[in-house]
Amino acid sequence: LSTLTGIDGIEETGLRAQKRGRPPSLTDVQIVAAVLRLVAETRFEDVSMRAVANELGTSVMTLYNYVPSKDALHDLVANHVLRPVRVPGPEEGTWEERICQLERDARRALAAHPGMSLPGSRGAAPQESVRLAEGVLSILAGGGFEPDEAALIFATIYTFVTGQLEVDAMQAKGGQLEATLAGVMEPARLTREETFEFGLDAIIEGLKAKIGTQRSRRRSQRRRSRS
Amino acid sequence: LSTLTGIDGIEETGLRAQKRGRPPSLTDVQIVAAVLRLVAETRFEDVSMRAVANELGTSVMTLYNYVPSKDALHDLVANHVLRPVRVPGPEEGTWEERICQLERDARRALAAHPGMSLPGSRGAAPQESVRLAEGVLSILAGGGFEPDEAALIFATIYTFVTGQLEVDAMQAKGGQLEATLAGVMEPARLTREETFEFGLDAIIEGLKAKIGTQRSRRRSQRRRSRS
DNA sequence: ACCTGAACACCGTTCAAGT
DNA sequence: ACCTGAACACCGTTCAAGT
Repeated sequence: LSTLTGIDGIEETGLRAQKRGRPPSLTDVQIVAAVLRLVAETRFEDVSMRAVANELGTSVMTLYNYVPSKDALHDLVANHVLRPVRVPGPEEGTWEERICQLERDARRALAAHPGMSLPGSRGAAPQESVRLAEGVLSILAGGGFEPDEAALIFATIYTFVTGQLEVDAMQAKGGQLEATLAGVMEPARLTREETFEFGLDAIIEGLKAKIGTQRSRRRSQRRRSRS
Repeated sequence: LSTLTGIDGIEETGLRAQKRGRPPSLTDVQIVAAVLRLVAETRFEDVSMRAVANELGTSVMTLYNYVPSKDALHDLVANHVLRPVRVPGPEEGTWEERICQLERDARRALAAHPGMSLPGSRGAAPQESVRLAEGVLSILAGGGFEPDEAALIFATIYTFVTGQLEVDAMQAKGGQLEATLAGVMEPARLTREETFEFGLDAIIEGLKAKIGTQRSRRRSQRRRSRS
């Protein structure tokens, strides 16, 4: 599934399956690879369509034959980056373990390309991020949570991971705030990975505790209203 | 301090204190107000310098007499938005309460202008966000945490709030991901405020628990190494 | 069917001249 | 000291013509 290393590099998605006419000279994989190469050095927003075309050795307008807009180009790349992230199945542990693994994978995949903006931050939602979101919700449903409990848990975790990626990006860009804080936070010396693991763990711990007290409160309310 | 409503509207910061020569025709407050008016309808990135100048009734280049670049303009506005947020003092409750209040205020201030990008996401760190970050760290220091504990707590909370703002912005822009998820998360019907309060609470709960177990583990390690 | 140069309507920012 | 139009070097995207 979705190797970026295919040397022949022909027909990744197969979605553009036409028979007659001049064969395409570019592949989705090639385009994605070119963008990721450029995005390793600046943010996606600072990569121009002209630069991508140049990296591919074609003209800008050739690029527009494969992708209708820059937003669509972003989605193409974001989907490619997120595609390898799996949704762990029910046999792979408790809901906590499965969610942790999914989020860890997703973050690792995205953090490998800090120049890419967050999947949801542009208009369209890349289908892969929708797939993962639905994966988390289904894990929670399997964990025996009520829909509104699942929604709260999902939102909290989603928010945390989003923030983590935002901070990853800030740091990769050498933001001044990060520098200032790094000074203040001496001598903690925490890896981004460490704060992620710690934070995710703490959040899940806290969520379980809060849901528990919410439930017992509701139960006692029910008992009270019955008497 | 920093009222946006001053009618005479002269000399906000006083930093540009010159005596001779033509007096300035614009105020920082006026500029900030103009940007916030425009930013209510689109993202800051989509507001052009020309549009700001137009909103102010001057030419673009007049604007450049007050602000050296668009980034500087962003900082000017971000600082203005964050200035009213106070760092609660030691007499205003436990460290949890004080941090919750600060973060709640900060989020409310920023969420009122969802078009503004996050304070740290551009290059320079607005001084006001540095002030608040240092405020949180000092509250934690006062709460009796070791520097590395404080760093972990700070990073987790900072990350969560950043994510919350990012999600606020996505939703304000009517992102498709939000729409899709809204469908899946029916019928929870959660306000952004509700998920924020719930999440922040859960996180602080989880952080306290995790720090506690970390400490007792360290204590038992010390005991073991002594024997 | 795919490729492509030229052009359009924008950007942020610099220059050089006005008062 | 402050103001300003014109110009520069870019954008993303459209057009119209090539093969």
